Amino acid sequence: MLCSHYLYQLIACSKRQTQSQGKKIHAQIIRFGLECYGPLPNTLIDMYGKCGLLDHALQVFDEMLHRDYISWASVLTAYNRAGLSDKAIAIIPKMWLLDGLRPDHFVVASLVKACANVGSVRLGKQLHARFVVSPFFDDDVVKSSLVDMYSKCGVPGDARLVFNSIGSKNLISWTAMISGYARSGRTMDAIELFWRIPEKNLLSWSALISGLVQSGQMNDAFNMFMDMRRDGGDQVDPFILSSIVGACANITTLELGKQVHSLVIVLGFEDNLFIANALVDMYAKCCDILAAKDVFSNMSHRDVVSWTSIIVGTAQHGQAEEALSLYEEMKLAGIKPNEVTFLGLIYACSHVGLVSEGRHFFDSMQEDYGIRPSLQHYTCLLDLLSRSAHLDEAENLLNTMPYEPDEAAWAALLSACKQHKCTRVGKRVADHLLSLSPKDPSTYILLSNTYATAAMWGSVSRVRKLMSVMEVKKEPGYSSIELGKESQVFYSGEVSHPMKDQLCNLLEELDKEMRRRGYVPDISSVLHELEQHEKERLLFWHSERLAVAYGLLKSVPGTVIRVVKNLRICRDCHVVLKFICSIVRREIVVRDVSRFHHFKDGKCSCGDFW
DNA sequence: CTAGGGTTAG
Repeated sequence: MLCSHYLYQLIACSKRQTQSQGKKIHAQIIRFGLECYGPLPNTLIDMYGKCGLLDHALQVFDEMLHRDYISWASVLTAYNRAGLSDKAIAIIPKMWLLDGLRPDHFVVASLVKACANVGSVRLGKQLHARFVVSPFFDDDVVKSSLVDMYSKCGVPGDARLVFNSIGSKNLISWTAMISGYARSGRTMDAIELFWRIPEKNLLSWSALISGLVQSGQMNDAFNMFMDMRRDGGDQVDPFILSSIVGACANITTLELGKQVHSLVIVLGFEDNLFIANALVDMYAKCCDILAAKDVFSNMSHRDVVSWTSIIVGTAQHGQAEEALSLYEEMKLAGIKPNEVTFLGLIYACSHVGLVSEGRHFFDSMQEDYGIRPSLQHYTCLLDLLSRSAHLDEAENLLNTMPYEPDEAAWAALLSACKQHKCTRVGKRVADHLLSLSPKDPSTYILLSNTYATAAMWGSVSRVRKLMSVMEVKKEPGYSSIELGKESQVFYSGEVSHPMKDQLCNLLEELDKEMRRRGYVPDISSVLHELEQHEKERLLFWHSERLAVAYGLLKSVPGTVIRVVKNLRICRDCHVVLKFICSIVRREIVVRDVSRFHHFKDGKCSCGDFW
């Protein structure tokens, strides 16, 4: 029969996701007048949804005369697949109003998934409550979707209760539960449950490993990855590999990253889009922007994530003009930018003072692409204005933007006021910031320095008092450096290192040469009440200097020295490293919490503002 | 003909 012939054809299209073939079959169905016949319209919705053509799916859905449960379930799935789960939730009242239907278990499962996607545990709980009193209260598929929803919303305890109530657990329910434990940091629970799975597949491994990466348990993630390589034969899949590459990016271990990259090549996954994107990001984060560009230029297909990764990476390494020209190339390649791309672009502009270009991107994103700016976009624009000394405008933006500015936003503006010696705006901003009872120690340093510069000693002592009341403690600073396979961590003021004397001698020598060249220590970032020479001594032992000194002593001459620091680099160390790089004629790259600093020939890529 | 688990950029 003709009808079942088309049915099979459509199902085949869904499976292979061949949209052009699907459209052809749709046309034929219309030609034979079968578009309203039996299961064909529902199957069309399903096919279009699975092929990523949401608009087509909706058109069929809207034009249907008799929609049933299956029509609704199919269209919800289409919304979920398109990443528009909020729309899926929004149309549910119409199911009753238009067609007189109450959600069945298929629809509820899709809706719970929608809640998981948008992170709405409130609505998820409501659905759960309705589910337990519904006629299908024991349905295992709905239960699995609830386990996943609670897991994704960060409440693995609730997920476990539902999980326990599942009569016959299958791989899907196990995996959802394990993923929930892993991504909320309950590593032991995740691993323990994982070993109890009767028969694992790659998806179970993947859920565990990527969950561990997401919650920052990199060591456990790597260990499980090794276990998998031993245990599961030679099975590896791209999902797991991209997670592992992401883990290397997160902990900034270039050597490990390179090893994983070799593994990717050996296993033949170089050309996988997700993995290549992760590699670009990994190399950029691990301070090797050249390697990042190399991977990027060798990619055969690039999507918006690939372009955004290289644009953001290039911008963070201080190569703003190149980031902007990459954007032009991206548009020529026909790739549409998204909200992350614009974040990278405005960031790039702010680091070279391209004020009008930055504003242009901020406008273009709304006018040309219909993207509503987030708080991050405003913060980025604010940073651009502040850095470029448009302080009144920055203050105005802070007061009028549609989001509540946080401590970091006010601190950024204040820091700019200090940089541009604008005490007029600075005093106002400082007073406001002080009234917020800041939590970040560096905010107090900034406030104290601002008031001290303006000789407002009363305010200086208010800052000190507030600081002790709030019990603000500075996080200990540390820097790490990798040399070959070995990695060393130095803490600020560390005196127990076996090479302490050699490091000290080298730093003393460099200090003498720097002072000959005009170095004056900038002690403004030392918070303790100490004598001048004691303050200088504290700076002398900052962790980034120890790491760089160690690098100078142990690395292969002429190579780039790469250091990663957990806090922002201090102003004095920034000056010092500019001196050191020109004295020893070495390139030094420091990654701090906010960006990269490439020190070369006495200059830094950040242009002295960060 | 419809439902549930894993990947990349900030």
